[in-house]
Amino acid sequence: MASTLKDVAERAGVSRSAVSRTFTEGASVSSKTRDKVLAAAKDLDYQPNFLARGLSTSRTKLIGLVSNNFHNPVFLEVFDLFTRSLQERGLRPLLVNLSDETDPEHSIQMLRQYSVDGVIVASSTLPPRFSRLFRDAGLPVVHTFGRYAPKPDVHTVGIDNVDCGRMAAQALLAKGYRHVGYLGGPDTATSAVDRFEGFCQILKQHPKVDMVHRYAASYSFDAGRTAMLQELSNTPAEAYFCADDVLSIGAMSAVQQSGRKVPEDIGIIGLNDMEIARWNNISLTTIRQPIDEIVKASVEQVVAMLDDPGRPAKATLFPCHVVYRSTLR
Amino acid sequence: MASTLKDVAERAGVSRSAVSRTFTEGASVSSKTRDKVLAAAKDLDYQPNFLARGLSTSRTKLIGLVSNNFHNPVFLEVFDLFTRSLQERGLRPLLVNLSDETDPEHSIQMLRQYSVDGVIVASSTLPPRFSRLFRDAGLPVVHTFGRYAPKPDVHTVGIDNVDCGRMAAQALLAKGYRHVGYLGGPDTATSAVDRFEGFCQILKQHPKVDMVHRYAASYSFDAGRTAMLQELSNTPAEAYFCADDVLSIGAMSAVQQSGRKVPEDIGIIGLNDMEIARWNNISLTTIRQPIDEIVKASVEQVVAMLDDPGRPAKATLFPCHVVYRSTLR
DNA sequence: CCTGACTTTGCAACCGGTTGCAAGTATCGC
DNA sequence: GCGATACTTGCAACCGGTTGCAAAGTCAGG
Repeated sequence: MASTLKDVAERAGVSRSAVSRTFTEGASVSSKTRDKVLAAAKDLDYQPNFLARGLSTSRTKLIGLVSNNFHNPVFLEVFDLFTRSLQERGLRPLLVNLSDETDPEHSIQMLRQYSVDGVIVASSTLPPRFSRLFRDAGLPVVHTFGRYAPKPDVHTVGIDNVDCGRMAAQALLAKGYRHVGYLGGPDTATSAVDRFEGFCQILKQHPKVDMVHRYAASYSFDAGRTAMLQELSNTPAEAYFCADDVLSIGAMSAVQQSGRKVPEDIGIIGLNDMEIARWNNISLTTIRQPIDEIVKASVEQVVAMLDDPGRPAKATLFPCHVVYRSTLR
Repeated sequence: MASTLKDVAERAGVSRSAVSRTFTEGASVSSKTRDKVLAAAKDLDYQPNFLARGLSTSRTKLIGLVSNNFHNPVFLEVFDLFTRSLQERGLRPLLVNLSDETDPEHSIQMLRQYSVDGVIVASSTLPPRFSRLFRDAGLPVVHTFGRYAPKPDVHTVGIDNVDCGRMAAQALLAKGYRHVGYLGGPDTATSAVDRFEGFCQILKQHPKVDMVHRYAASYSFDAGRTAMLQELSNTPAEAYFCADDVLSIGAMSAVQQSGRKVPEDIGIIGLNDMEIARWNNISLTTIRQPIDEIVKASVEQVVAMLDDPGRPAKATLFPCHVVYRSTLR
């Protein structure tokens, strides 16, 4: 089996402490014993057991990565960025899929059982209440894509959803649309309601512009398509702000299916700027969310909390901007 | 902080062993002490520390989930299925992103350091040599989407790529195409060369049919588009088998960009049948790979190995079939 | 060569669990 | 009521590391 501290110690002719110290950052060992130990370790193909180490140091370098978005392609990019970013720092993501978890308590329990050092909740649909549970369990937690609050309960990294709503409304008005629509994610998602809120703020200032709105059942292609088909069965607006790219693409599919064209008959603006939006048979005009920076900041935040768990919760916001492609006239 | 075995033991007025036993499956405790212990545990909000448990039992219930495919949307589905399936069995995925890892040794080391119970390598582009390294390190390993071999080095679950190549060729011939092309993933990927192999097997039997082939730089949209643009700059074939859906979509984008139409001018058949292929503005004809069954079988395989690490490696293959949509004439 | 300051080392206790073993307690048949 | 048998239980050692503490070693200066 794998060799242990003791094996190495015996082979190198030193104490177990000496071995332990050569493998701990900043411990005091003479270079002579260090060399002996390293040689013995190499011979035996030894590597320290992180679990045992975690047991004594209560630092496991395990980070819970919790999400319920396994059907929105942008989250593949998110997972890619998270895993790389954590790995660079020597941290390890323990992935938790909350999709069909009825009881969040269960995940919290399990993350505590593995004594993770921290938790990253990556979701724009989970309520703030959820991440609070982690905090109450004594776990450092960062809510990525969480709802902005000036004085949040838990650390939050993301975008100003209300502002994105405003931005979308302005983009549509600037293009001269006078009958616009909002197509959101589920109305239980804070992101969906916040984006609508901002959208309305601008439209209130333009009383002559008509507005319709509808919440889709989820942030998914099918939900977007279904919602847009319903819109089309009445008098649809001239252009829609779909609160997510995958929703937008679903909506576009519905528009095409109805024999209409994007952007000639109906304009679409999305949100996220996921890779697929750039595919040039999609070429979606969308509000770009800088997910690479968001992920980076989230990891930095959680790392900072490891050293200083007590630091007050704050919200970090990143600016978004419209990327014009081919789905607005 | 979190309460421990000792705290519970004291509160319940029993020994630490008694507490340990009430939390271990099938250990002998009287119902009287069990009740006392459970009550005390509830009061103290106790839960066993898996790391400590793992240390004595050398079972961590941690499974390394290793992949290098973080840019192919089908892998979001794969991760979704894996995480759920592992969670159902009380196992926890430790996610490893190999994308920019120059040295696989490094990941292997780290998985050993966390004493994972097993490893699932989910990739069709990693060479068999890679998963062998895990096996040699004494870790039970399953290579999902790995290369088929009648007597493989490590357990393999996937599809018969050669047969898929044959299937694609036959589908194209049946549609009357007489000048066909193969557009593969990188020629370092076993899946790409195997699929080509099968494709050729059929075409050899039809000497009158012309064939061209080209390997894309990776399994990605951009690589597919670039490769197809190159094809189009010469005399393209009438229809292509693109060895992956995301490659197919890239290729379709190139075809459209060149002013040609799918399927009128050029036909496309993909492989995977990822969710996006079903989007009805894509509507890709493709060879369906039953990823849900593949994932399920992979997890079952790795679970079986936990109990019996010595079992001989075998390959499990799942049948594929063509799903006809709108990209062949 | 001696002293004092600093560095290196080993001992032993601890992190939070599991488990073989032997002693203690119930249960049963007679 | 007794002995045999089957359950329960606690002790103590162990899993593979870390770390405070004190003893031992090193070195420079006088």
